[in-house]
Amino acid sequence: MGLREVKMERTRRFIADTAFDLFVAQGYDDTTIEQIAAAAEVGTRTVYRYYSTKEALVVSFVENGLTAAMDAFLAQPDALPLAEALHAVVDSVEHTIGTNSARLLALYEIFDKTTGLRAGLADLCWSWRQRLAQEILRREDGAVDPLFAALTAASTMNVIEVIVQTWTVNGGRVQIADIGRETLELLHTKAIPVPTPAG
Amino acid sequence: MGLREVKMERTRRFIADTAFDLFVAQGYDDTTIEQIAAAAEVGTRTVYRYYSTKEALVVSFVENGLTAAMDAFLAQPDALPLAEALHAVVDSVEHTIGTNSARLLALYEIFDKTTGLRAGLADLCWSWRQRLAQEILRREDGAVDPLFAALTAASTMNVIEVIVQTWTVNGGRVQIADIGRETLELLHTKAIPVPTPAG
DNA sequence: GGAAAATATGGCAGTCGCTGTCATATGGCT
DNA sequence: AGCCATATGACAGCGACTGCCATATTTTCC
Repeated sequence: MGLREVKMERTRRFIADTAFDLFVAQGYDDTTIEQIAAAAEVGTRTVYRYYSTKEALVVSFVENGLTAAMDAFLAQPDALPLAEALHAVVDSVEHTIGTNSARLLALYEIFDKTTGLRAGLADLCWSWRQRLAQEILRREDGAVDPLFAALTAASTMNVIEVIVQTWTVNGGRVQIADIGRETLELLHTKAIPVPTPAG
Repeated sequence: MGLREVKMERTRRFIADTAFDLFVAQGYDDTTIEQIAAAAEVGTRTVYRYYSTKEALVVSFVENGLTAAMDAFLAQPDALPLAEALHAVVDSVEHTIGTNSARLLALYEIFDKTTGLRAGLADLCWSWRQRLAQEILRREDGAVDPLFAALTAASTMNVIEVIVQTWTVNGGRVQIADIGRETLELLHTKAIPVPTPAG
């Protein structure tokens, strides 16, 4: 990797971190791109070159966690049962939360205080659900119903979202592993009372 | 209801319908609020008074459908088992789709062609999931685990989203009732292979 | 039915997110 | 050192969105 790419990766991180600090200090809405650029000592145009959107500056942190989760999933051998491979996804999320607690709490405080950001987060989850569904289909080599793949991917993302949300709502004062275990047990022992077909 | 409210409701509808037509005709991004205001014969400021956001002009249509679904849920007697009450939600969505096919296909074409709109849609689903979870908790009078309520609400919204998405992807050429039945059967007969706790 | 209070409307100015363009600076290669 | 590729940053401009205020319309009260 050349010097050029190293520097770019560094400024990329620095811009996001600088923005993050400003968002924490004075709020998301009250922070302009110009301020971020000034604080990061780059031009405003450069900020946009790394992050196409102001929202992306915040969402990128969540995206990193989801990327790790997807990598964990892809790393599972295809021979492994699907359920166990998906378990690796939840494990990865738990691990991310466990090792970045303080940072993530600050991050979700930003999300919480800025209603406009929720859309970006929801959209991110949506696109990863799509990706996961596609990956499940590939993994099972088209031997499963696309509807099944979509539902499974959705369920998995739900577990992640519910875990993260419960953890953040409790201000990180509970063990993430406990929440994860309880959530998964709920999903297994008590059948979710989904509507029955042709009631 | 006074004359004033009637007129306001009429212009409210008219603005959204006018915007819808313009979006269909020339695309979402290439339509400015100014154009919408001109076509609807109101000031641009008035458009914003009815719809706080350009996105809201599109999302409002989906919101109407979800409102109907939620009303159907709330109309179910509290004594009814939760699963059956939730069935009413899915029924309502199927009914909405069945009776507004053409319009909805055009609507989802707009969503499909405009990547930026996805976030608003995802956010809408997210907020309704929250509402549904809260409503389930109230209905069961706090006798269920909040995690359970969250997961159940999420599952229900998933069913809705998967149904709608499958229907639209197929260009409405399939019976919505068939998709709904198949989806619900999948959820019941084949257990979704969610990761097992402490694998 | 008319005056007054209440409120919906629309225009104007201004901020900010975001984009296209282009000259300049910086790193990579011979 | 010198050439090429590309990263940078400035500038201009568009459009979404907001606060403000004068005007018009509806309701209410007499």
